Formats: sequence, structure tokens, C-alpha cells
Amino acid sequence: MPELPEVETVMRGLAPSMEGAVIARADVNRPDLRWPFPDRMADRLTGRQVIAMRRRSKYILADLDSGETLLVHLGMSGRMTVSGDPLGQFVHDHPAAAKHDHVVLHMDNGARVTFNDPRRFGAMDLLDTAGAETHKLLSVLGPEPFGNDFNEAHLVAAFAGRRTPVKSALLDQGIIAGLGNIYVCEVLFRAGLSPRREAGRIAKPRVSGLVPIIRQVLSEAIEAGGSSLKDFRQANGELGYFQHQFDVYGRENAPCRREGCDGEVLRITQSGRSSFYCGKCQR
DNA sequence: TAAGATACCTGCCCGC
DNA sequence: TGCGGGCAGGTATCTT
Repeated sequence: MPELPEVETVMRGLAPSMEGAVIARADVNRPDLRWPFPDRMADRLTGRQVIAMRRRSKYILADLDSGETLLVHLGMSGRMTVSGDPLGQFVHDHPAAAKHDHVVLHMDNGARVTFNDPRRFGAMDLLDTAGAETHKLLSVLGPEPFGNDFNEAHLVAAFAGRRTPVKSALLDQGIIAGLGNIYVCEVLFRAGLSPRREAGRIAKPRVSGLVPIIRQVLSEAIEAGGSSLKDFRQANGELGYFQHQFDVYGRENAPCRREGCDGEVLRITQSGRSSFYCGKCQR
């Protein structure tokens, strides 16, 4: 499910209820998600104050006063929602525990943070805050799209000599962190690039042109609160709205939205994932 | 070494 | 109404 805009939206929604609050109790209802939870996770969370909430790629990170950081990945179907917030700004009011509520954090301010993940592709881990960037999941990540390290020179160098389709290259988290299937499709539409083009055979100016487009698409999606297809909810339980702005994703056989183009949106499968694009104006 | 295929797990939608 | 097949936003690991 969640790509960078969805994870950013969830993190921003959680922060007011978690930053500065103490985890009074942690309910861990199963031993694992995608991987086993770290040893004594509930004990290591209980009594800890959350110092700061942040995001790296599609990971939510909660820095604790113990010197450890709680790492959360939502996988495909994961949700993190807040209920019972004392400020009364959230939709839910302590709903009964639902199926697939795998971890529940009871904050000392009355908020209840629930991690729900039917498909269990999500993950949680605890790592040393000081060495977070060396964690096996974080050390392999490329630059953040909004960071200074992500720029035209970086993308041109990363694409050079690559024979893989540009679609796959943009999904490679080691080249750019945070893009997923939906937003890569949207980015390639705006760039007028076919997802099938070999990354290493795209002219440098066009590669460079992807940088502002990527930032623009992600910014608009964050602004809209992410995209809700099947599973995604913001931390307050509300839907995101960017899906209404999709130009190609999920629009198979629909007319192309580019002005002056009379093509239609095609769907193909690339390395097991659906790609949506206009066969006429994306080259 | 790079690129593609597969596996993980559950729920939903569609056609029959 | 019920069943089976196909599909899903991610990513580690296997195979080629």
C-alpha cells in the first residue's frame, strides 16, 4: 500500500499524540509480522517517552528516550491509527480491538495507537538511534526525494548504463527512496516517458527533468493526504484524496488526459507489477 | 552482477 | 448465494 506520501501523512498524524508522550503500555498480540518482533519488544517500549517522530523512505521512526528507535513499516496493508485522543481531533473513539490489531500502544496522554495489518507484510524493529542509518533496512536506501542528495547529477549517474526499464529503476529504493508503483506511473506520465524505456538510454536532459516532476507529484499527494485505494487511512482514520488526481494509475482503457492526445491508457505487467501508461504520448 | 521471478498473507472483486 | 481465480500500494531472496 503505502508509498512515501501515505507514510508521511500517517507520521504527521501520529506525531501530535506521540511526541512527548510516554508509552504507558504496549500490547503485542502476536510474535511477528513479516519478521519476528525484536526480543522483549513490549518491555523495551513500556515506560519510554517518544522524543521525536520522523520518516525515512517508507519507514516511520519513533525516537525513544532509551536511546532506541522504534521502526515501523506498513507493508502493503498496514495502518497506524490513533483513537481516544484527549484533544478530540480523531474520528474513532476507542473502538473495540479489531481483527489484525497486532500492536497497540497506550500513551499516557490517553491516546491509543493501533497497528493493524491484515496481510502482515509490515514490520517493526527496535534499533540504536545513534546507529540508525547502519540498520540493514535503512543502510541500503538511496536519497530522500526532497533532500539535497537527490538531484539531477545523482539520477543521471544512477541511470547510466542501466538496461533495466525506467519503471524498475525508479522503484529501486537504492536509487531513490520512497517511490512505489502508483507514483512511478504518475511521474512517468507527466514526464512523457514510457515505463518500458531502458533507464540508461534516456537522454540526460530528460532524466534531469524527472527530478522536479518526482518532487511535484509527491508534494501534491502529501498535500491531498495520500491516496486511498483499498486499505489506506490517515492516522485519524480518514481517507486520502490523491487517487482522484491519478492520470494513469488504475485507468486502463480510459482516454489519455494529456491535452491534445487522443491515446488511451494501457496496462502492462513489468516484473510482476502493473504499469499504466499512454501508449501514444509516453515514449 | 544485474535483472527477473518468486514468496510472504489476507481480503476483495469479478465471473461463472 | 457460493466458489474459484486473479489481483493488490512492498521488499527480501532466489534463480537465471
